[in-house]
Amino acid sequence: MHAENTLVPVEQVQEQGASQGRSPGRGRGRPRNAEADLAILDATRDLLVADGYDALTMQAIADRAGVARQTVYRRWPSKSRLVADMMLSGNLAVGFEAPTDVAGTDPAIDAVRAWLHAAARQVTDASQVAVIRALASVAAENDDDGRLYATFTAPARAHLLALLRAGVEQGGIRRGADLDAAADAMIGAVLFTALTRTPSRPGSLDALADVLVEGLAAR
Amino acid sequence: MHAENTLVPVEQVQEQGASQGRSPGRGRGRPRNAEADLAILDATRDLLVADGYDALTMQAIADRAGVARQTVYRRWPSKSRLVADMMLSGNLAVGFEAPTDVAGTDPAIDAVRAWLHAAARQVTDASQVAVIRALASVAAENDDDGRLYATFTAPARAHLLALLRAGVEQGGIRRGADLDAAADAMIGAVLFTALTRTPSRPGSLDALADVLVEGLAAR
Amino acid sequence: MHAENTLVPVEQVQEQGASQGRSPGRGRGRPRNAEADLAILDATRDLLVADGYDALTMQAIADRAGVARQTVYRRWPSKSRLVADMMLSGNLAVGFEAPTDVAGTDPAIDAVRAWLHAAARQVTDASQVAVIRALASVAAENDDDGRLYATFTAPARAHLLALLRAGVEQGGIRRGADLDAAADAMIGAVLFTALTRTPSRPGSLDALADVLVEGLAAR
Amino acid sequence: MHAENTLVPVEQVQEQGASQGRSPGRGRGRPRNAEADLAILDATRDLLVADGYDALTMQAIADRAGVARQTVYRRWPSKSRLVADMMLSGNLAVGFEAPTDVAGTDPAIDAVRAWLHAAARQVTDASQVAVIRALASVAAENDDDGRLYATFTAPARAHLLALLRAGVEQGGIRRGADLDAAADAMIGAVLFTALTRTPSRPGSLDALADVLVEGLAAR
DNA sequence: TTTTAAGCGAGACGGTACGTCGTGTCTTGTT
DNA sequence: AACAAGACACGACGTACCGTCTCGCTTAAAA
Repeated sequence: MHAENTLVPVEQVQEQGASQGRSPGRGRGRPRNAEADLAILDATRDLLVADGYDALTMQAIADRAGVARQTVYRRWPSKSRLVADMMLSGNLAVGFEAPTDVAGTDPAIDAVRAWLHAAARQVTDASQVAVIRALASVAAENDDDGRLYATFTAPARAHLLALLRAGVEQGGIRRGADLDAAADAMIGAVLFTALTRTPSRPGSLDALADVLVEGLAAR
Repeated sequence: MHAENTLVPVEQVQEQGASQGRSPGRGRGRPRNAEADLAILDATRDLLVADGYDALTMQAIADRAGVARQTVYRRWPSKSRLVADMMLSGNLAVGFEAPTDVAGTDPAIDAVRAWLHAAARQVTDASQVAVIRALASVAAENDDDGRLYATFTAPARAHLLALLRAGVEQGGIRRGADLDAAADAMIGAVLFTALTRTPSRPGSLDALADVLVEGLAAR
Repeated sequence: MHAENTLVPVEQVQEQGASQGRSPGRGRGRPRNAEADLAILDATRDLLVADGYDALTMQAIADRAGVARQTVYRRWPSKSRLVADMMLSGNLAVGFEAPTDVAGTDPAIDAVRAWLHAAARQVTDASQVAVIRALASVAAENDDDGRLYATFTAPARAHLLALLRAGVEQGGIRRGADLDAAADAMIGAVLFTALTRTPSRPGSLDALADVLVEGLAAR
Repeated sequence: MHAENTLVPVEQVQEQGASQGRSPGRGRGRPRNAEADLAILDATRDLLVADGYDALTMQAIADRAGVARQTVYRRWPSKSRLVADMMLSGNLAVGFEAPTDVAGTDPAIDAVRAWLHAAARQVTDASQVAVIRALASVAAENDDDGRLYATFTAPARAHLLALLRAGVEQGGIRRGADLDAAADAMIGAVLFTALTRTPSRPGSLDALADVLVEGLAAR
């Protein structure tokens, strides 16, 4: 009904965000302003989307979040770590909504094609482009062996794999195909397209979808 | 015998590198030190590979090139433009060597598979990874609508397309397939793999190759 | 027996130390930890003497006093006020011990000379120097029109004036002399000597004493 | 005729001001903007005099000097060092102008009395007070064993000693007197008066002058 | 041969963000 | 209420890098 339309539930990632060095005696001292965490992440997202990664300033983030600069540094040790966490905080990661009501000969194949369509559309949106580019910068800065990319794309990957597995169940996709590989290829192609922003001949991703789908199809 | 193995001749790309605002008329004053151009590009590459993009400093580049900082700025207007040019200077661009002697049922299909193999190997090399990550950062800064990516991947794209077209000629690949889409997908997937550096389950790209090849195959 | 040797009783000055905004009515809640007052003043003195005024931190003071920072602020409204109070707390104020058994031709003159001797000795002590320098800093911050200086030097001034008046009584010092001026001059010279810490050619203050004494002497 | 009226020539101090780490190959690189040195020192003085030492900001200094903040830091390593140098740069040190045409019974004695008059007047001037208080703060921060005080007061000391020596020559001051001690006492008393800003009972320094002069007088 | 125009090394300069630190206030839970 | 603990707003500090500028010196072609 709506959650249905969201290919991927956006929550659930978290676990490390904004909680450095506060393990022991819980309840000692004034508790952190919980709203500040969110306000900062929101401000970071908004400014990032609006102006891009390197026009992003800790001061500007703090200002927009209505918070002192030090309050940001209390939670995140650096700008790139903040942006990284923001990306993993679920309030942004690549989800790609897609309508499920695509009618075609094979429902699984159609679902994949629909996902690619949606992704292609969404990924060329200016704000998403800014975020994906920032992802590239941030990942390069805190070189974490790709964990950031992996986590960032996890929702999309999970969703896509579910789609493909369903296709295998339903017989539309041949059983031996390496679904992980296909999912990675699609995500890679899509995100890379976003990075390059080659106006991406509208339809280019469709062609990719066709090729992949053809390759996955049973028979 | 070696040049044979290089899928793409690495020279010839450039033409704009290091020649800003200099009337071709071979003016009167002291001529530029031609070695400096190369020394700077080399220094840039070395430092980039060693320390990553943002631990990269104009001063450090100049020092390592044995040159004054201004000498760098005389040739390139900014750091990101220098790095961009370095990447396109043939010095480095993605070529992807591949052995040509892959025997299989279909020579064209085999060639594509071989290319992916080679690319996968080459792209996980530490220095290549550093460069590709820097590419992402630089492209994000330069906001050039993907021209940098396009140029950077041009050699690989050209080579791959040649392979695919040959496949069509020979009948191994079905005529209607969108070869550009397939090439972009492969390059995107390969480079994105490098970005994420998930050691990319050895064989993951093989699986991608299989899927694509299957989708491209005649019948 | 010791108190005899102290030219000035060091207590009694204060009266305002560590009692801000506390209704004398001995309110309802938990009573203040009386030891904390002293511990804080001691910590302040120790750290000041050890590291100087601006390497002095409220946090460090609190830590050394084994107390929370807020406990300090509950008693003193600011760092400079705390330091000011510490200086006036008897804990430290300039007293200048001097032996009373200086035998000379004129007992009053001798007493003054003895006081200057003692002051010179005491004032070059490292810890006293640190305090006097801090005094200068604090007074500069508090902009209290010299009340701090006045209070800080009050014991010494009182003692010195007593000495001089006795001299006038006994005839050793001429009646018309401006004793206040002389006392201020001596104190100023002595403290300024401490500030400059030019090891103050031992004997320099003796010479000052001689000049002053000569100027004050009857005939 | 004017220089005559200035008790102390204000120049000549210098030698270390604003020339850190620039020893070797003179003439290499762009020379420093010589005006900037002065502009910075002037701005420092003006702001210090206007607002006091701790309302003094490197940014404000730079702004007023029409210079980037880094340009200040290129010349002085810290605020206190800058202020210290400013004080020694001759454009501020205590000089104390005094009219020479004081008629009295003894010219030397009169000159000393005139100096004290002038000093007392000058030292209670708001701007001088600010400077002297800053001196106290700065000297406390870069604890240099009083060199700063010594240098700062050097002009006054030199002048005063000259006066006193002339008095000895002319017979107004007795030959055996310790002139250094007397000079230090006068300077100490005067500056300490400034520090305390006890409105310094007008006439208090006159009384000091009388006492000292009496003590120095021949016979 | 003398200009003259540019390259070059060196380093100052304006600007701007960074991350750190200290102050004084506020807010928890505990005594 | 006091207290320990620690978050918070504010604002200065000193550092680093960018891209531009200005010196003195060198190098070659043009006059």
